[in-house]
Amino acid sequence: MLSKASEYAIRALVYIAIKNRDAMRPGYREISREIEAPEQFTAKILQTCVRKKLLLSVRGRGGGFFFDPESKPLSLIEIINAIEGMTLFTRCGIGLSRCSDTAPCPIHKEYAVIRDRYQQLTTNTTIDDLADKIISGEGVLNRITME
Amino acid sequence: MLSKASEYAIRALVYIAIKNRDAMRPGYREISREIEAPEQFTAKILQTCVRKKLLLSVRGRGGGFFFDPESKPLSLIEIINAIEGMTLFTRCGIGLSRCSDTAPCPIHKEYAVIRDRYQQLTTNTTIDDLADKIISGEGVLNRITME
DNA sequence: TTTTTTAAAGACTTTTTTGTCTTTTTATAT
DNA sequence: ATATAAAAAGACAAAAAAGTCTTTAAAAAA
Repeated sequence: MLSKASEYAIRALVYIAIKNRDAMRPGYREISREIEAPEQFTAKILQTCVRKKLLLSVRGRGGGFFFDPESKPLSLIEIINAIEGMTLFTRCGIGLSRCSDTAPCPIHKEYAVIRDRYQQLTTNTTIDDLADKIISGEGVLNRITME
Repeated sequence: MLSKASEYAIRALVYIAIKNRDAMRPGYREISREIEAPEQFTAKILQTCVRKKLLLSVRGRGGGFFFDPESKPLSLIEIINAIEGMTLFTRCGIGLSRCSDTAPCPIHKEYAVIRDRYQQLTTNTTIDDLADKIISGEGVLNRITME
């Protein structure tokens, strides 16, 4: 399960991507309101994303958050990695420190299949993919339906 | 990802199941040592399992933890549920409070597949299954190889 | 140049999870 | 009966995660 910080990050970045398509750069107040996340905590998380170069920001009047249109599509796993690291995808299913293919815990194989599929999903899914779904109406992001 | 408490619980109960097969009732000192978990924290977790009827215990000399041989096989999900609840299996992949099949978040379907598979795995896997694997040498539980 | 609006930064607080310590209760052995 | 060995119970502490508050920096508009 993702940390709340990762969840907020993904929702925030999807919101930003959607707004960017209309040439708008939302600020953290608007973002947090629309994705229903705590305002200052959202600001913190976005700061982290900017520091880790997932996102750009400008300060001052008319400022806000936006993606570099040149940069390659951003996958969910990059966001997760920036916010909480990769332990989710490497940790043993029952917490053994020395669990591995050669010395597997008793659910190693079965758990690894699921964990790897989750890793594939987050690797292959991009923020733009999610933004597309919101815009086409295939998915929702709480208050925004984006009509 | 499971909480540490759930991980310790599963490892502890597997250890107990293995020892029970040799008619032994380990205490929390032995258990925590063998599964490499904090002693008092392990005791707390085992207390919870006993309170929730997943496990039996006797106090005093020669006491320790053991399973009712009459009771039906204990699945991992029952342990997880007792220790941390079911949110892992119900929560939206990106934390939307109102995510559902009718109002899905943009990764709802794909995430649900993985989450449901994990639920199936923990539902269909029992403590005895894991104990079998340890005993047959197919899996390890840290320090115990159980020769 | 001053005001306004915005993000950045950092200290701080709260809550949850993880973990420890001490005392009490219960069972057994001597 | 008394000592001993175990779990139960509950208060406490530490660490991590989540969240808030205040000040600073930067950009644009007035």
